[in-house]
Amino acid sequence: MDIQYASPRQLHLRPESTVLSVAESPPPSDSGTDSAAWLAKLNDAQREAVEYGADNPNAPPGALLVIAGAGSGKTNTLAHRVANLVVKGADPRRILLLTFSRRAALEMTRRVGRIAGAALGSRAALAQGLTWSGTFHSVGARLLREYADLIGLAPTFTINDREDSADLMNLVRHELGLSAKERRFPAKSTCFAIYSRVVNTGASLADVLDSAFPWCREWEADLRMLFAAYVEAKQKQSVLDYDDLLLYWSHMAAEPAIAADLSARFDHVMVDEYQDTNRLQASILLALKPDGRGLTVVGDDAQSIYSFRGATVRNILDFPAHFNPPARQVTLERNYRSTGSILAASNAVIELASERYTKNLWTDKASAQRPRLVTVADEADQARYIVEQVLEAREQGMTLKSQAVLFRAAHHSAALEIELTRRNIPFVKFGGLKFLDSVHVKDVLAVLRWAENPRDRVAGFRVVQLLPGVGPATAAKVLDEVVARAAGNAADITHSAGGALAVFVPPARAQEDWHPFVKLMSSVYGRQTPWPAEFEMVRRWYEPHLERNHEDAAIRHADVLQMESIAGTYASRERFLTELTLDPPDATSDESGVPLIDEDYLILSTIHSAKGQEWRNVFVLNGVDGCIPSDLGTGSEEEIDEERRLLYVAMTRAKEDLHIVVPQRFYVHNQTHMGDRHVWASRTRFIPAHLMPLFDAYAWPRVPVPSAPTAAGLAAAAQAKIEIGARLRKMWD
DNA sequence: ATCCAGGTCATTTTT
DNA sequence: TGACCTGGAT
Repeated sequence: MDIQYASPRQLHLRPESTVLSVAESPPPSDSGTDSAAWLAKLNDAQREAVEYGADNPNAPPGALLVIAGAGSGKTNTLAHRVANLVVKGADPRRILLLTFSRRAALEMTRRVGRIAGAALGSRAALAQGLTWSGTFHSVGARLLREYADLIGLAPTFTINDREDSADLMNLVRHELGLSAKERRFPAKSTCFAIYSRVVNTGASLADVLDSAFPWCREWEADLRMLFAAYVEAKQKQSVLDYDDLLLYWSHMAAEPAIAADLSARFDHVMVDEYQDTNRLQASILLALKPDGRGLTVVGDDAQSIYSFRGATVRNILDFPAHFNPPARQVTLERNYRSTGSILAASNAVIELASERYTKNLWTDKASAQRPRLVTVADEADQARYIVEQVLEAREQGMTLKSQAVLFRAAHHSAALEIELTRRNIPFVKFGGLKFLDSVHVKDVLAVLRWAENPRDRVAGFRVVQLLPGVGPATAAKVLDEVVARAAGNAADITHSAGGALAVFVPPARAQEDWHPFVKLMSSVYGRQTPWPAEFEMVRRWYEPHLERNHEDAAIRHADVLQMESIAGTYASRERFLTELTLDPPDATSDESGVPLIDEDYLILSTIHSAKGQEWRNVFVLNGVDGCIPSDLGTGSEEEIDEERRLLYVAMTRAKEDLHIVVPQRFYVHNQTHMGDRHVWASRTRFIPAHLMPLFDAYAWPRVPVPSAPTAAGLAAAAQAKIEIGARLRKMWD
C-alpha cells in the first residue's frame, strides 16, 4: 500500500529502570566527611555558588542566580550544590530539581549520587532520595495528577504530543468548516505552532502572527475561533497538550489554597538552563517561591537558543531584580572544556552580537591548533571530508563517540548519513525525526491511550479506523456512542465504553473484525489483564492489521516488539504512556542497526540537541548563510542574534578540535516555489573577514599547489582580464 | 461511506 | 520526499 518504510529507525528506548537506578560510580576517591577535600577541586566562584546559604539548609537563603558560561562546570557546580545541601542535612525528597531534558535530569542525579557518595562514603541512598527531579513538563504532569481532583481534572488525563495535538486541531478545524475555504487555511501543524507560541509567550495572537507567522495574518479571526474550540475539545476529552502541563500548573500554583501546600513541599527549587525557560515557567517558579528563598537558577544568556518556543532571555536577566533584596549573583567564567584557540574564536563570534551581557570566558588550556574553516565544493565533498577526518582522528586514538557532527536542521545531515552508511561507520543521530511519528508505533500507543482515557478522541479515531471498512464517518459515530453512553451512566466512563462498543452495529465490511476488537477493548478498559501482559495482548490484536496495511510489516513488527520489551520496565500503563510522550526516544541510527551500548559510534546531532554536551572533536556542517543563520529566521535583529548564539553553542561544544565546513554549493530541497535547486552559498556572516585570523582556513581536497605566480605574471594576468572584458563588450557594439 | 490513485505544495530548531 | 486533498470507482 504505502511507500517502503525505508530505514528502520531503530529505537533507543530507555528502560524505566535507568531512571531510578543510582549511579554506577567509581569508588569514592576520598572517604570521610572532610568537606574541604571534596570541595577543594572547585574554583572560588564555583565554591561560592555551592556553599551559598548551605550552612543551615533547613532555613533556605534568598534567591541565587548562577551565570555559567559554556564549559565552566555548570552541571558539576549545580550537582555539588545539591550534594552539599544533602550532606549538610537537607532532605533530598524536598528538593525540586528542574532540568531541560530527561537526559540532563539523569546526568544530574547520577552526579549528585557520586559527589555526595564521595563526601559521605556511602552513595546509594542519597540519589534515590532525589525523587523530584525532571523536566518542567514531567514534574508538572506528576503534580497535576496528584491535585487533579482539586482542580476539576480527571486524574486519568492523557497527554498529547505535538503530532496528536495537531491532529486534534485538525479534527476541530473540520468541525468548524475551516477546511473548506477557498484560500488555503494554514496546515494543522502551523495552527498548533501558533497556538503554542501564544500560550508560551503570553503575547496576543495578533502580535504572534505579526512577529512569527506573517503569512497567516489574514486568518486571525478564524484562528481565534479555532483555538477556542480546540481548548474546549481538550477539556471535554480530558486531554492535555504539552503547554497545558505548564498552564494548568501555573494556574494551580496561583490558587492560594493549593499554592501554600505546593510551596511547602519543597525547601529548595533548582532550575538548570534557565535562559531557555519561558514566561510561563518563570511564573510557576515565582508562585512556588515568591520571596525567592530556596530558589537557585543556573544558566547562560549567551546560550539562549529556544526563543522560538517562547523562551525569553529576560527571565535570566531580570531574575535578580524580582526579589528584595535582589538575588545573589555568581558568575562562572573559567572554561575547563576547550583549548584557548577554540575559545578565542567562539568569544569573537559571540562578541559581535548586538546585545550581550556576560563576560568572555577564559582558560589556561594550551592551544594545539586553531579551529579550521574548511571550504569544500559541495555537500558530497563535505561528507567525504568528515568521514576522512573522523577516521583519521580515530587512527590517532580518538573514539568515534568522542567526535560529533552538529548541524542547524535535522535534514542537513542527509548526505552525510548516506556516506557513513556506505562506509560502514556506525552513528547515532539526535534530534529531528521522532520515532513516535511512525504509524505503527502511533497505532499501538493510540490503543493504549484510548484504553486509559476513552474520551481521547484523537486516539479513538485512529484506533477504530484500523478496522477495514471503517472510515472517518463510522469512527465519529462510534466515538459519539462511547461518550453518549457514559453521559447517561454517570459512573466511570471506562465501565460503559466497552458496552457502547458491544452494542454498536458496524458496517457490513467491518463485521468480521468487530467482535475481536470489542473483546480487546473491553478487556483493556476493564484492566482485566495486568500491565505488561496487556501490551502483548494489544500487540497480538494489532499484528494482522499491521500485516494488511504495510508491505514492510516485518520491520515494523520488530519495532513493536522492542516497544513491548520496554513496556515491561514501566510500572503501569499510565507511567509508560506519560513517560513516552514527555520523553520520547531522541536518537535514531541507520539501518545497519543500533550500535550496542559498548560499541563505538559517531554522534550526529542538531545543535539544539547538543546543548550541554561536549566532544573532543566537533564538526559543524553547512557553515554558510542560509543554514547558519537559517534563511527562514533572519527577519529581525533578535532572530539573527539567536542564530549567532546557535553557532556559538556549536563551537563551544569542542574540546580539542573544531571544524567548520563550508560547502560552496548546496542543494536546497523544495524550500521555495522554485523547487529543488542548487544554491551558491557564502561563508556564514557570523565569521566575517576580520575574524579569519582566528581560524585555520583552507580548501579540501587539498590540490597540489601550482608554482606560485610571480608579481610580474600577476600584473600581466590582471591586464589580460581587462582586455577580455573589453573584448566581450565589443561583441555587442 | 470507504478506498485508492493521482495531483499539489510545502517555512527549522523541541518539551 | 511525503503529507494532504480531491475525485472517481466500488
